[in-house]
Order: sequence, then structure tokens, then C-alpha cells
Amino acid sequence: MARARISDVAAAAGVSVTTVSLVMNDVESRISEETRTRVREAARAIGYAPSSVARGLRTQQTRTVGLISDQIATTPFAGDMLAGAQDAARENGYLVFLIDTGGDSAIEADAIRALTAQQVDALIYACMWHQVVPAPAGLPAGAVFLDCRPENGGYRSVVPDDRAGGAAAVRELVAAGHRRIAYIDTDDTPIASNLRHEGYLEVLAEHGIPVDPALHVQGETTARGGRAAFEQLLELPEEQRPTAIFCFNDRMAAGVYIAAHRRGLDIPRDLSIVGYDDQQLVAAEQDPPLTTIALPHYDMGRWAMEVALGVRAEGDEDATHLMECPVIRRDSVGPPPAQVAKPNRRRASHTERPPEAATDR
Amino acid sequence: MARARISDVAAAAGVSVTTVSLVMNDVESRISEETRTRVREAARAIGYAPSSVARGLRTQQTRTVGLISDQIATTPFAGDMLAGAQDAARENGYLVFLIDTGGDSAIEADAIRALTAQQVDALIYACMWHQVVPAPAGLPAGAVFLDCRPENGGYRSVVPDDRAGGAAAVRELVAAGHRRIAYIDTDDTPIASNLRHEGYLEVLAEHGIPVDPALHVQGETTARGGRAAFEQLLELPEEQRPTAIFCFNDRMAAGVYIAAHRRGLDIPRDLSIVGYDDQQLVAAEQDPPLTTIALPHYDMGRWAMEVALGVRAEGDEDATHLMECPVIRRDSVGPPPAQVAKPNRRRASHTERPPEAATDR
DNA sequence: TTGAAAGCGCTAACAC
DNA sequence: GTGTTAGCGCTTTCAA
Repeated sequence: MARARISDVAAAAGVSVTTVSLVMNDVESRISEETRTRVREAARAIGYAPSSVARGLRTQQTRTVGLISDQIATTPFAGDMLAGAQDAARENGYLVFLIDTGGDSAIEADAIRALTAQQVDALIYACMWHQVVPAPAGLPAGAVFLDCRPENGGYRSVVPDDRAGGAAAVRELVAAGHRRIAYIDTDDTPIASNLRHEGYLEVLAEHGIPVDPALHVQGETTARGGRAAFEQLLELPEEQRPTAIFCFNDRMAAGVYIAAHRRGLDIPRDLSIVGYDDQQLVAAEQDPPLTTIALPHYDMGRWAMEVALGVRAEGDEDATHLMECPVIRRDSVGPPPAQVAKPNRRRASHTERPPEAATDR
Repeated sequence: MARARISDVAAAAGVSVTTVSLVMNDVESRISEETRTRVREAARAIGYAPSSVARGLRTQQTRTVGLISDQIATTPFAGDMLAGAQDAARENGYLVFLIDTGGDSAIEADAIRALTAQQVDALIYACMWHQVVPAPAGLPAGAVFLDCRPENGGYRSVVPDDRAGGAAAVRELVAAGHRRIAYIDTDDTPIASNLRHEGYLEVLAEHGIPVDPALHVQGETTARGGRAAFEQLLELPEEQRPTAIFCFNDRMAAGVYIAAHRRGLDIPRDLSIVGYDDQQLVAAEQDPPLTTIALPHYDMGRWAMEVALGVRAEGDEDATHLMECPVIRRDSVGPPPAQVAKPNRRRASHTERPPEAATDR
């Protein structure tokens, strides 16, 4: 059977289409309660549902949003951003068109065209990880950047506060008593890695811990890369080795776990580790479960959608919103290995690790 | 500036709207080449793009597809299905509305209503893993089930061939010389786990390998669950222990790795392992990389979209398509440990484990 | 409290 | 080869 139209309902209820429209849209005013119920029943009886297409044409509002991403929907990294965005869209009665471009700019341009032709009411441009990107040509004003920033501004955006996150990670380690803290870094993703590194340096400075360049190593952002970087650290003379490691991400931390376990090192007894991302299937599945810094994907997705929809008032048309990365405490952080075993291990202990360090938690 | 309309282009080019429409839609017939280019230029000059909404209303075809899923977009499990579906949609000029319901049936019902109101041309109903589900009320005929089957039929569907996949996994192990092969199973996901188990039994039977119930253990589908199940296996008398393990999924296999490494067991020298899923961030990141059976997510997604769009002819309106799960050979399978080391390792085999046991399963 | 009618932007049947 | 026009299904102004 063909779709029921508003005129069918009108005929069935013995009223005009105007009345049906008024009833279906819950326009307060006029219309007696009796007519109301008559219309509603007729509608239900013939299974009528208004056509969003016709309504969209008439009102020039489609209650539809476009979400263009490089790959968030199809990779395991940042799906929660979608969840946040979707939830916000649904709560406000919007449907979302999702287009993963795979990073292909031709597809991206087509996507913008197609979404514009669809007259979406809002547009979100999302990346799978924090980066600074050129704003694609033709991107409508009012679009919101999610997990990325337009390099020349002009749009609102939301990204994780990686600097504060890096600081929080290191603070966690310092609070446990560590002073020799390595940072296993990467150069694959410059923005995030630089910011986290800044946070690392900031906390060392805060506590008067000298920076040892030998404790800053790099690798690719995989378990293999983390493992290789860790092995580099193990080549240091024993007293120079770290007692704790802050890893750029959880995958790299997983590599450290593998190497540590193979050498019989116990986590956290012999080595404390903090990761980053709180990545599903990685962080919590380690043994012991990994303490890490969570990327606020869900909240960023929700923020972006609410701002794009105009549901959340954000003063500035051209500002970057930094979202906090919470510490997820699990079991990979403990105090440094007891040093009584190596009484003569270093210089005067007050320079090495002031007892006060234990108290600043 | 407001959106340009077709009449603006017509005026600018000094032709009628019909002509513009014909040109924009590349309708061969009539229209001189000269007029054509004039129209095209006018359109480009004023930045005209046809409104999909108006076109949708007029033609009653929106070139839009709905994809309702439980959680595939927001979890790290099956994102490739989306990639396959999206690619197929894009290639055919369709845009996709994505709705993750989180498994909430009220949201699901709303989603079906909203998508119907949007007059989507096709609908895909997808699950994050292979299961049999009741078809939601109101689901339009012609919808396609992706990675799930409607319990009472009535719709086309595509699911992985888990039975053949299970068989392939075990065959891999048998080919390497193993005879004592355990199956670390789960009861969390009945359909897939039963099917894979059937494949396991099938191959044992094929090779006349007796079935040992002690080698069939269960756990939850996490690294922790896999680890616990493996430890149960290690409690068996030495000569009864498996030399190879087929794990229900890669996460459980990861748990086996952890326990094995902690005990100093080398993979694959002391123990061979085959997983299932070829899960990103899990399978390939193990050390050594895990041999596993891939779930054909991308191809299933593409299949579902093509069938839903009517681009791929599928005879039966009510059939389940089984998609092959390829073996991904990596480095976790090797020959069983040499048995010369324990010449008297088992007693008379017929008392220890009567061959008839193979038949009573 | 209700209805008639215009018109959103487009396509396509039909006329020229 | 090109133009006129009806109408897709709805909302909304205006009149009654």
C-alpha cells in the first residue's frame, strides 16, 4: 500500500488538511479537543506519518545533520564521539548523515556538496585524533570541528586538553613517589604528542625534577613501537633507568607490558606505567589493568553536536574548546622499587627523592 | 546569501527551468551543446546545486539509506561493516543515515519511524555480532539484515560462515601436526560459538582425532576470560594438555598469551594458538602476531548495502547469505613440541581415552 | 474554531 | 530544441 498523505487523514477525519497539520504538530491554539482526538485516531488508523521530505521543503529545515569524518566510524579509535554526537542529535529530534571519507579530499568535497544539497541544518567535521587541519573548501560557516582545529580559525572546535592530560599522567606518577619518569613519545601525531610532552615537562618542573633527555624516547604508536622504545630505555645504565613510564598511548603501553613480562618484570612492583586514551579493548584488558588518561570522546561528540545545533550557547564563533581528560586509575601504578636494596645507588637522597614528594598527593 | 534556485539559473542563462533541469540531470536527448554549456556556466557562476529535498519530494526517491545498528558505530568491534556499507552507498550516489540504538528497542522503534518519515530508499538492520534477532515491528519489507538473521525469516540477511571458519581454524592446527587441540569457548554469544564449535568437531572427525571433553572449556569473551580458561587447561595432567588452542575470539587469545608468557611458555614453540575475528588493535599487535580467522565485516557491509539498494541481484527475498571467513596466517602456529623428549608420555591410549569417546559427542 | 489556497524547488508530461 | 505547467506533501497566511 502507498504511503498515506495528510489529505487522506483529512478526508478520513472529515476535516481540512490545515487542521490535520495543526494537530500533528501540536500547535496549541485553536482546534477543539474533540477534533484533535478525531484527527489523531484517523491518523493512527491509516498509519499516517508526515513526510519529512515535504516538510523539509516547505519549512526549509530538515532536522538533519551531516557528520563528516576521516575514519571515526570505521576504526576502533574514537567511536564514542559518534555516540555522544548521536545521542545529542536524537535528543533534539535530528537525524544524522554520516560520511567517512577515509581522508580522501575528493570524497570529502563530494560529501560537503551532497550534504549541502540535502540542506542539512548543521555540519560537524570530525577527525579520529586530535589534529590541526586546513578547513576544507566549501565548508559552510557554522560547521563545528570535532577532535581537530581549523588551522586558520573561523570555526568553533572542540579538542581534548592534551597538555593538562599529560600533566595529570605524570602527576600521578610523581605522587606515587617516582622521580625517574620516562616519556615514551611518538612523532606520528605532532599536536597531541607535543602537548602531552609539555604537560610532562611542566610537572617535572613543578616538582623540581631534573629533565633527563635520555628518558625521552620515541617510537611508532603501536605495541611494537612501545616495546622498541622501552627496550631502548633498558639499555641505559641501571641507575639511570626509569622507575615509571608515561606512554603516549595505551597501545604503546601494551608493548611495554609485553617486554616487561618477558623479562620477568612485575607491574607495578618493578615498573609503573601510565597510558593515554583509555582505549577500549586495550587499557582495561592489560594485566594488571592499565592506569591511563581518558580521551573525553563521548563528551566532545556531544559538545560538538549541541553547539552545531545551537542548543548549547557558545559565545565565541571562533573558539577552541578544551575538554578535560580524566585520570582512570587502575593497577599499573605503585611506588618505586624499594631502594634499600641498593643503598649506594645514587647521590644524596634529598636531591634524588625528597620525602615530601610522598605527601604532595 | 540565500541558496540559488533552479529559476535563478534559468534566468541567468536565459532559458527555461526545464532546460536547466535537463542539463543538470544529464538527460541525453535534445538540448544543444551550446545551451548546455551556457547553462552549466550560469549554474557554476551563481553556485547553484539542486536541492535534494525538492527533488526527493518530486521524484519520491531520496537516494538516502537508513542504517540502524545496535552499536557498531560506537564500539571497536565491527566498524568495517560500516566502511563496506558506506563505500557501496557512495559509489551508487546514496547518503546514509546512521542510527545506533544501543540496543534500546524504544530508540529502535523511533529510528524506524524517523527513517520511514524521511522516505529512505532502503534500510539495513545491523548487529555488532552474529546473532539471531526478532525482526523489529514496523521494519519495512526489503530491509536487509547485516551480521544477524531475523528469527522468523522474511528478510534477506548476511552473516559470517562461522562453522566453516571454526573448521578452517582447526584445520590450520591439524595441518601443523597437532592432535591435542583445545577449544576455548564462551557461552556469551550462542550462535557464533555453537557454529565454531561445530566446525571444530567436524575437522577432528575428519582426521579421526578423538574428542576430549576436557579440552573444551569456556570463559567470558575477554582477555581475562581467556586466561582463566587457559589456566583450567593447565591443570590437566601434563600428557593430557593441549599442544594447540583454538580460541573463540582474539581477545580471549590475548589472555592466553598473557598467561603463557608469564609461565615462560613460548608461542608457537610450546603452544600454538588460533584466534577469531582478526580484531584490529588485538590480533596483529600480539607478540608474536596472532594467526586468526577474519570476520568479513567489510564485505558483509558492502553486500548488505548493494542488496538493499537493488544493485546486486539476489534471487531469494528471504535467504541468508553466508560469507566466508578467511584465515589470516601470522606467527602463532607451529608444529607441536617434539615428543621425543617424553617417550613414555602416555599410557595405553585406549584406557586413558577410549577412542569411542570421539563418537559420543 | 476551521478552511482555502499559495508556495517551498524540483521533475516530467505535454505543447510548441 | 525549448518552454509551460501541474503537482510531489506539507506548512502557514489569511479569511471566514
